[in-house]
Amino acid sequence: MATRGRRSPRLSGDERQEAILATAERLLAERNLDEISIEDLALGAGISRPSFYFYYTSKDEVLLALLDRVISEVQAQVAALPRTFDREPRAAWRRSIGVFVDVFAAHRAVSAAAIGARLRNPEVHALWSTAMQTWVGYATDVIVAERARGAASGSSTDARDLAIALNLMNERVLSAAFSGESPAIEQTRVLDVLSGIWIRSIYGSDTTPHPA
Amino acid sequence: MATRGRRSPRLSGDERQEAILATAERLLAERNLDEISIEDLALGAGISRPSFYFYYTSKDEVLLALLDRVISEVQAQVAALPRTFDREPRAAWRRSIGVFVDVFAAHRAVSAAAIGARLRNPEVHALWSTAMQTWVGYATDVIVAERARGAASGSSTDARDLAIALNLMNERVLSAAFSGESPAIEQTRVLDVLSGIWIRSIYGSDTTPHPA
DNA sequence: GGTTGTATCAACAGTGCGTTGATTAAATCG
DNA sequence: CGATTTAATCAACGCACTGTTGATACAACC
Repeated sequence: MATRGRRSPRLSGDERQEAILATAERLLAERNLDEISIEDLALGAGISRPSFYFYYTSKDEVLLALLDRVISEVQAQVAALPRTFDREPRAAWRRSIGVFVDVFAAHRAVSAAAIGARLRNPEVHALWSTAMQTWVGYATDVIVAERARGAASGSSTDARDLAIALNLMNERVLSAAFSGESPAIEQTRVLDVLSGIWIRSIYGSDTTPHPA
Repeated sequence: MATRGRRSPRLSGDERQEAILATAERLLAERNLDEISIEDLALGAGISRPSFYFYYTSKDEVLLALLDRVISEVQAQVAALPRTFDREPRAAWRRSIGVFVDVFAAHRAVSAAAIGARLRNPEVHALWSTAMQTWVGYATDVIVAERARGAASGSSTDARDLAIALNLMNERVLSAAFSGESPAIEQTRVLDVLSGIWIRSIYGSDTTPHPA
């Protein structure tokens, strides 16, 4: 082991990187990204400001790394979901939406900061866009399949347009719920409200569609 | 008239204020608010940077004034709408949503900047929140009335929660459509897609509900 | 025990912000 | 019409944060 010395002389590079990320997520829980200086991040990680630049070139790059983790976690959990849309569509949609609710709730500070930085920073925008496109593609495929089997008949809206609108709704509604703005939906009801709108928008009615 | 002189010596205070606002909206069409310095605004209005502070105390206050105008325009147009939800609900909802589409399209730069500044600036946040609450309240009242007359029966979601989610969806979907991000809904289809989701979410089906 | 690459920071330079205090010019009044 | 007030302007200053440079320390490897 490299850092064995009796008074742990200097942290390794990876540990420093990690310390910077941890500091950033901790501070983001208290204040906005632009109220956090690079010096804050450096001191929190136990280094001086210039040393920060050895690991990251900007605050936004730190945010990008944090956002990347959050997105990966969503992807992993979505991939692990059972796909039972043809047997129990209501529950299947609800489970999928639940993943977003849970992960964004667990990392609300990072999510909020990323959404705020998206307009300003092209990299954050690109990362978020790519993830959204994946999720929209996933939802589109399911909607198309549900229409093909005759379960979802109520809507004439283009499947992809519908998927885009619903995903953007989720993003905004969750962001509002977790950052405590008003108007916003109470956190305990968010999953029910969103699921209900998805179901009615896709199937055209509130009643659970029967297996074909 | 005060400024009659043959070579229009100095603009009046109101004209300067107006010039600053016009400069801000013009520059916002090209770049983000944080890429616009106070000096840019001052020079654009024909004054020096310190003189800017005579009229506004910050960039954000300029944005606040611009946003206030946009919101007022929406309010005025919404107030002027015919309220025919009981006779032709589909068309009535569509007209209401159309107001937002039109006004936000006309002032997309200001809207985008305001949405970006909302997280960071409490005044922008408060102004936007208040407006959203008004619109949510309006939609909630109509949903409650439609349920009372038996037209909207498909949903068990709390009327206000439903109104909040749908309004937040509109905000996000319009923002995405007009700022050219991806995924986004093509501008020419946005009104149709949003109206469709509102109708199906509120009435539980895609078919036009008949007058009671 | 010298060489190499990693990690660190003091000090500098640049940019934009917000303020102060003096100055000019128009409006008002005696 | 000269004196006085009020509106408007800006040069100059101090501050906070950003990003860079060049010198330095330290671990590891041969």
